[in-house]
Amino acid sequence: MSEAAAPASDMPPFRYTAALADEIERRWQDVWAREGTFHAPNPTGPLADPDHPRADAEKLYVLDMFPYPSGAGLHVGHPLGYIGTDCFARYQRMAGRNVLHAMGFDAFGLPAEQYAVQTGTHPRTTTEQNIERYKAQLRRLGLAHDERRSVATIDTDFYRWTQWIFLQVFNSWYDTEAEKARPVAELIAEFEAGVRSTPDDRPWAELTVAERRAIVDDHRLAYVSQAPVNWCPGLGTVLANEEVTADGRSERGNFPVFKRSLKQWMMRITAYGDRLLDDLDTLDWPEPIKLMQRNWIGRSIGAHIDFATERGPVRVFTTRPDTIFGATYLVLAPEHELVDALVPAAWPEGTRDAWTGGHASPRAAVEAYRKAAGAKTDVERQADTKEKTGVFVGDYAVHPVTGGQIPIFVADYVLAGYGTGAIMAVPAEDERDHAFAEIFELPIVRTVQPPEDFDGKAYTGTGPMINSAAPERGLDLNGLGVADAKARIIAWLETNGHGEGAVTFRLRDWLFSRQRYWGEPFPIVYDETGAAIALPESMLPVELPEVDDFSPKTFDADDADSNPETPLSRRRDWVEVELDLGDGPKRYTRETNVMPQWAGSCWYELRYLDPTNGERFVDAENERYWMGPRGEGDCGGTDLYVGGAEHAVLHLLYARFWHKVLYDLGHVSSFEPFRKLFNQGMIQAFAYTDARGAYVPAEEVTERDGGFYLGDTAVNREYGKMGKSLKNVVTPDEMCATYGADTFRVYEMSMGPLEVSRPWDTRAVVGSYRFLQRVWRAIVDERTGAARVTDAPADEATRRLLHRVVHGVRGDMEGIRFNTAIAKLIELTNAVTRLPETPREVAEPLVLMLAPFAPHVAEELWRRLGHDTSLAYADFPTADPALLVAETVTYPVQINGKVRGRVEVPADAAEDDVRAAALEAVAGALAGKEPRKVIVVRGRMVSVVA
RNA sequence: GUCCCCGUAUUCCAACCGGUAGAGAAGCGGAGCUCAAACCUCCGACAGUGUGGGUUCGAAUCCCACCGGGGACACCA
Repeated sequence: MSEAAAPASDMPPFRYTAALADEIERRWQDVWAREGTFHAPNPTGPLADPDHPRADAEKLYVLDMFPYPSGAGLHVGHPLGYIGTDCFARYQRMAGRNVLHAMGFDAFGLPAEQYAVQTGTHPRTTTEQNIERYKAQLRRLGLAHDERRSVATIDTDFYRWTQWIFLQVFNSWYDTEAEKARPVAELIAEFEAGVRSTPDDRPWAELTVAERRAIVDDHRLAYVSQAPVNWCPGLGTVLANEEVTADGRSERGNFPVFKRSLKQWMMRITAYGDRLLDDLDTLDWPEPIKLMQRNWIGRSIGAHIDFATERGPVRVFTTRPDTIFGATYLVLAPEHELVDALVPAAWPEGTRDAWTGGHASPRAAVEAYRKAAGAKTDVERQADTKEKTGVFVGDYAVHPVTGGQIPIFVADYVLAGYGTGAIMAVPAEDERDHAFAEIFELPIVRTVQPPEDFDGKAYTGTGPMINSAAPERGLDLNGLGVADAKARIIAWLETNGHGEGAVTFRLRDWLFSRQRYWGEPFPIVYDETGAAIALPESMLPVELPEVDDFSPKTFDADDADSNPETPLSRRRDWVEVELDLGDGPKRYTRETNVMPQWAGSCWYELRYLDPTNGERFVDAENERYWMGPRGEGDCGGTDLYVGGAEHAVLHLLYARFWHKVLYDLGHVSSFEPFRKLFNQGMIQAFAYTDARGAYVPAEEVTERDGGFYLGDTAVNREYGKMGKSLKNVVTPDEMCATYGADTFRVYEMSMGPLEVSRPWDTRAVVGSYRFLQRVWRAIVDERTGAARVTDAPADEATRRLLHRVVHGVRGDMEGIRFNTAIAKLIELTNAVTRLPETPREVAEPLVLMLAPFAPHVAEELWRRLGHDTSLAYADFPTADPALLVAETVTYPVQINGKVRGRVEVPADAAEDDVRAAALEAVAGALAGKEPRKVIVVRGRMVSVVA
């Protein structure tokens, strides 16, 4: 490939080589930067520009998931999405829209800190270096970003607003009546006025200051809680549920995670469970991502039902209250708080042997079971899902409907963390309960009539209720359908005080604090009573202080009993502070946890809109213009958001939550941040291992005789990611050096649909290079550098092809089908190449259509065609509809599904004429037989059934 | 185990509402250009759409089953 870059001595001076491409690209990048070509005007504020060509145009907000700037730099896979959004944004700008496209950096977080620890430098130093490197690499690709809007989450100007939003969350509560967040000041006012009663109904005025504060704190959307959390000693921090994998390890680093009861900051995302779920319907997102969010939120609609015991009621949650007559036993999670109270000294009369686990007393049995369950890892528990285990606690509960006694078990198939940690077991209508009942010989009573041909065990479908009447209690569900039965039983439970309808979520509150250094400090101090107090807005930002040792305290990865220690707590002079918060100078202690990496990415898309605003996180008018709803019921948000599918639940769920809080408080007009989401595919690569299994440099491997060799040694090929350790990294820098950025961009966009993962093939890049060379040569004289186009009109066939291509490319651009758009441009180029001279009427639209993909060479050609302004705002070509309809159409004629002839007729020929012409064309094949049926598909084909 | 997506030429991929399987790229073979080569230009070969059924005048496209690859969920009551 080096021959392409090295011009031979007889090379024409204006041939499109890598060297010329490099010169053109750098020159145009300088022009764009100098002239601010891609500055998008705001409606108001410092970035407003009424004279801008798109000042009054329809807006379009195109967004990429901003990168975390790693120390390794970019490989060719990283910019795929960025190039895709750039092509889309450039097209839309030429099509007349005011396009906002910017790029920032997600720069706080664990990896930056770990990298800094490895290299022994401050995280800010390494992170800022990495950002500069990323910026240089991205600039080299010619991405048309509005560079004025670039932000990094570590900028003090940025994170002061992250802290400000935290304060909004902290100072809010969720009003379940109004179904929205409201300021806590309004809550306090309602308590004071007596409109809202306190938990124990005492008047607000009679409560102590501490009592009042506790009540208010219990309502806040950000709150401190002492609760079981995911403690990861290997990382030295706690983690959110979303950051822990299904097998109980940290998503980052793959360290073991333990449940520890610790005091931590939480965010009440569960209050938004319904809206996060329901509003998915308003979003234009890939269905798999919506499904993953639905699964994660996991809303279950059912009922809470109380079963009386001598030690108090056991409250269960069920989605099938209609099947209550089939509830033949209860199951509590091993950790359930009532278990100890329920366990009697001895097995009651008539206890079956199978229920005791072979233990002499219920206490021994329960303790042994708990110990065994606790010793199991989550992986083992999952592997055991088919074999149900459990033990009888030695006591019975009263069935609220039948009044009968049913036994109570503990079993680990009931999870402490979901619902109430207790269930009523209905073996006839639940597969898990059925499996358990079989092992423990428990009664199975059908309450839903299965179809006659049903031969399974538990029947979970619908059907008429049976065996479900208690006339003496005024309850009869028999004959009802499942839905009606649910409604009636819930009404009965509520009337009789045995329970009520209930909704449960799998979603847990979001654990929001981390025991790390490299994150946003909380704008929170504690007073002498230990109460958390929000700092006033005027004290923002709370700057991250310097520390001698920014590395976190980590522990042996398996040391479950270790305790977190925050790096900031070592700076006593920072932690202990004297402030005047309204009642004179007092001593306070600062919060020493920092926010999780997700905080900055929860709202960065809003800051792009108004990055220089010092008064607000974003001006209301600017937000309404760029992200506001397009009509009644529209959710608003960015018009396109491109990124990988790996953020399906984490970032995308957290960002939606924050956005909704801001919406409720009136700070934004859109109730969703990302209207349309697009997941780009991954660029994958081959890697090669030798006989020992060690990776060998992929670029040195050759293919011959159907095998792969490094020199003379046969090596093994595998397919997967691109990575340093796999020795198969190809960088955009290499591609730019060998072919130029335009070739690289065209290649990435032409390899396949943007959403599809595909293998990288360096050898194939040359195809895109040849294409750009053909375009160049069709327009520029390689000897003189002058344009060699003719002003004579194009011939009819070329003109028709041009308009077909224009029409097709527009459709492809709107639909993000860049690979087929480029194929059409190549087709047009190849047609032009065959002509003795290139007509200007084809050359100009070709250059304009090429511009989104290969912007530098397109600008250069545009200039050489005699234009003295950038084509960034030139009108994208429009097809003449008259030239899209062909004058004649060739119909293939099928007889019994096989093509037997062709017939050419005028495009506007009547159906009967087409039929007659077709039959005539295949008269020989029909051999005089009368066709049974003739089908004419207008413009397509004729099918004859003989 | 359940659900979702994908299987088209040697490879990456097109084929829009079911209507002639090929838009584009790589690779391969040949010819032209050249002292020779590279570049370039032109020409060419290569699949009947994972397998088996079904619906239809007609199926890559719709339906069913199976095989292969990828992903999600995995006791959530």
